[in-house]
Amino acid sequence: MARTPTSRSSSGKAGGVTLAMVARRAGVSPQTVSNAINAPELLRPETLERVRAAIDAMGYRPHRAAQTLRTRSSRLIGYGVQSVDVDRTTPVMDRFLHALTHTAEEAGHRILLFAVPAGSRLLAPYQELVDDYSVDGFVLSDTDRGDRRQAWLAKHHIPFTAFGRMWSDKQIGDWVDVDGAAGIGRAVDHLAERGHRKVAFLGWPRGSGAGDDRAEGWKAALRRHGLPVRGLRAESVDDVDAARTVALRLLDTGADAIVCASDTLAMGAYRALRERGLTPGDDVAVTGFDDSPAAALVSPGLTTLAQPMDVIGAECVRLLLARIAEPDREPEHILLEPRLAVRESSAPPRPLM
Amino acid sequence: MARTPTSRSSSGKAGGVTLAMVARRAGVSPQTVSNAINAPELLRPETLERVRAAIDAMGYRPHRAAQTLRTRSSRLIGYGVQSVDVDRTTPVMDRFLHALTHTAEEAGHRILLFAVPAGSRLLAPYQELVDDYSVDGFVLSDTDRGDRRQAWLAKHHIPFTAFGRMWSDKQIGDWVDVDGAAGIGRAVDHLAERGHRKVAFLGWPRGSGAGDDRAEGWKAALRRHGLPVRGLRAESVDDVDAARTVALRLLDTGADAIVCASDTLAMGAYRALRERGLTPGDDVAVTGFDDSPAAALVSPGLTTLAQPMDVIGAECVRLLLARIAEPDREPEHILLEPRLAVRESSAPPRPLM
DNA sequence: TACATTTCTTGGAACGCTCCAATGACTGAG
DNA sequence: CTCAGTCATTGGAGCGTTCCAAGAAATGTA
Repeated sequence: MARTPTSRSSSGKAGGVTLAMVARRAGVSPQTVSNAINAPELLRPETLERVRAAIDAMGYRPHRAAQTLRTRSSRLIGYGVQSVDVDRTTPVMDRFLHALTHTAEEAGHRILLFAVPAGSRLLAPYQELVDDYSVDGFVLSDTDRGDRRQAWLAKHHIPFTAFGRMWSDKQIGDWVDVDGAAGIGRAVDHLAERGHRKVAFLGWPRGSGAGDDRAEGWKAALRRHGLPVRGLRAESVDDVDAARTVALRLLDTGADAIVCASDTLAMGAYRALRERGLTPGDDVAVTGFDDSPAAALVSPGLTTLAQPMDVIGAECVRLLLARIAEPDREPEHILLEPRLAVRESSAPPRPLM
Repeated sequence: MARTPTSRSSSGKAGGVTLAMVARRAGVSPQTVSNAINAPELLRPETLERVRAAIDAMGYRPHRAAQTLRTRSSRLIGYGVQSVDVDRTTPVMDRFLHALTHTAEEAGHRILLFAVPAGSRLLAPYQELVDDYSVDGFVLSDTDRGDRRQAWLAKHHIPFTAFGRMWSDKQIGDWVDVDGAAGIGRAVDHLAERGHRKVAFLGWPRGSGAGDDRAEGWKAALRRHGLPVRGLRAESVDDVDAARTVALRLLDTGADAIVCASDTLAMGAYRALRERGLTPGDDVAVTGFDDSPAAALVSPGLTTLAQPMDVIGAECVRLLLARIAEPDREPEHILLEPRLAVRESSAPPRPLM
C-alpha cells in the first residue's frame, strides 16, 4: 500500500535492493525471503505471497556474487576462444555460440568467454578459471587427437562436455559429435543415386580424428555400392589453393564426382574445375562439409553436409548441467547425423549423348 | 622448506587456498596478503617476497566472487547475443568476439554472453545483468536507428560502448564505427582508376544508418570523379536472391561496375551477371562490403571492404574500461577506415578492341 | 488440558575478500 | 632522550547471500 516504485526495479537508488531490505518490508526474516526464492514450498502460502509482493514491489534481484560465494556455484559455463585460426577452425562457430548461449540462459546459466593462446592445448587458462571459482564447468570444442584437456579436467573432477568425440582408445567424459562417416556416406549415396560412378574423396592429411572418420565413411559407402575405390582418394590441408592443386590430380583420374571433407576443400575443387573449363554439378559433382555461409552463396550452390549446430550446442549444455548436478553419473555420448543440404553442385552427370 | 605441492595449484585439496591460509603460512595478516596482490608498493620488499613465495607455493588465487562482492566489480563485460538472424546480421561476428575476448583478457576482464530475444531491442536482459551485478558494463553491436539501448544505459549510468555510431541527432556514449562512406568512396576511386565509368550502387532500402551512409559515400565519390549518378542506384534487402533481381535491372542500364553495400548483395550481383553470361571482373566489376569468408572463396574473388574487426573489438573494450574507470569522462568516438581487399572482381573493364 | 509431532520461521555464523581506521615500528629533528 | 612524522602492518567490520540448528507456531493425540 505504501508509496512504492512502479514495481520496476533498480532505476532509482544507486545502491540496490538487498534481501534484508525486502525482509524488513515484508515483516519477515532474511532467511524467509531466501526461502521464498529457493524453496517456496517451505513457506505458508500467505507468507509466500506477502514476500513475493515485497520482492516485486522493490524489484529485488539476488546479488550473483553473494550467491556464488555462499553456494560455490557461479552458474557460469566457460568456453575457450582460440587466438588465431579464426576462419580456419570452424566457419560455423558463431552458430554454436548462439546455441550455447540460449540453451544455457534457459537453464539459468551463462557463457563466459576466455582466451586460450593460439592453437595450443594449454591447460593453464582452464586451471585459472577453476582456481578462482569463475565457472562451474567447461564446454570444449575443436578437440582432436592428443588433446590433453579431457584427461586433465576429468582428473581434477571438473565438469565438462566436449563438442567432438574422443578419438583415442579410452573414452573420457561426455561428448556430443556429428557422425561424419555417416554424413559422407549419405553424400555418396546421393551421388550414386544420381548416376555417378567414379566418386573421389578429397580429405585432410591422415591423422586427424574427424578427417579419417570421414574418409572411412566414403570408403565404406563405395564398397556398399560396389564402386571403385583405388586411386580416388587425395589429401590436402584445409586451404583453398592447396586443395585446388590436389583436385586437379583427381580430375586427371577421370573422377565424375568429388566428395570433400570440408567446404573449403570443396571450394578448391570448384577452382580446379573452372580451370579445366568444367562446371560443378553439370560436369563433375562436388560436395562439401559444414554448410558454411559460403556454400549457399557460390554459384552453383554447393551441396554439403549441415551440422545441426543448434542441437549440438543445446546438448552440450544439457550434458554439462547434468554432470554438474550429478558428478558421478555415467558418461553420455551423443552422435548426431548431419543433414545433406542438396544444391546444384551435385546434379546428375551430364548424359553421354 | 616444508613439503609443499610442486608450486602448482589446486590439484590436491577439494577446498581451495584462501587468503587466510596464505597469510598464516607467510606469517602475516590476511590484509597484508591482500596488499601484496593489490598494492605491492605498500609492503617492505622483504615481506613482499615472503608473501609472494607463499602465494606461489600454495598456488593461491583470489576467489572472484568474494572480490566481486567486496569491490562491487565483476570484471565481466556483457555482450548480448541475438536469437535469430545468425547469418544475416553480421557474417563476421566471430572475429569481433575473438577480439573482444582477447583484449578483455589482457586487461583482466572477461566476456559474458547472454541471450537477447530475436531482433528485439529489449532492455530487460540488460536490466537483469545490472540488477544482479553480473557485469560491469556492456558492449553493444548491431545498433541502428531507434535503438533505445544507449539512452537507457546512459540514463541508468551503466557503462557501455557501442560498435556502431549513433545515427540519431543526439550522440550518446562512446562508440567505435567503420567509416562506410569513406570505404565505399575508396572502392569507387579504385574502379574509376581502372577505367570504369558507369558505377552503379546496390544498397539496402533507405532508412538504415549504415546503409544510407554507404550510399552517400558512393554518390559523393561519383561527384568527385565527375561521373554520372542518375538511375544508377538500386535497393534490395540483404538477401542474395532479392539482390539478384535488382542487379539485373542495373545491368539493363548499362552499368560497367556495381558497388554493393554488403557481400551478400554482391553475391546477388554475381548471380545476375552469370545469368547474362557475364563474368564478374572481366565484364562488369563488382565490389562488396565486409570481407566475409565467402568473398575470398568465390571465383572470381570478390573485391570488398574489410572491416578491421580486431581493432574494433579492441577499441570497444578499451573505451569501455576507460569509462568504467572514469564514468564522467568525455564521450569518445572512433571512426575507422575499412581496407579495400582487391581481388579479381574489380579487374579493369575489358578493352573495347 | 497437556504433550508429542509436524510445520513454519528465525538467529547466528560463515563463504573469502577488501575497506577503513588504528596500531606498532622506524626514522630524523629538536 | 623525547617527540612528531613517516612507513609498514594489523584488527575489525561488512559486502549479500545461504547453511545449519534451534525456536516458535500450528496441528494432532491422549
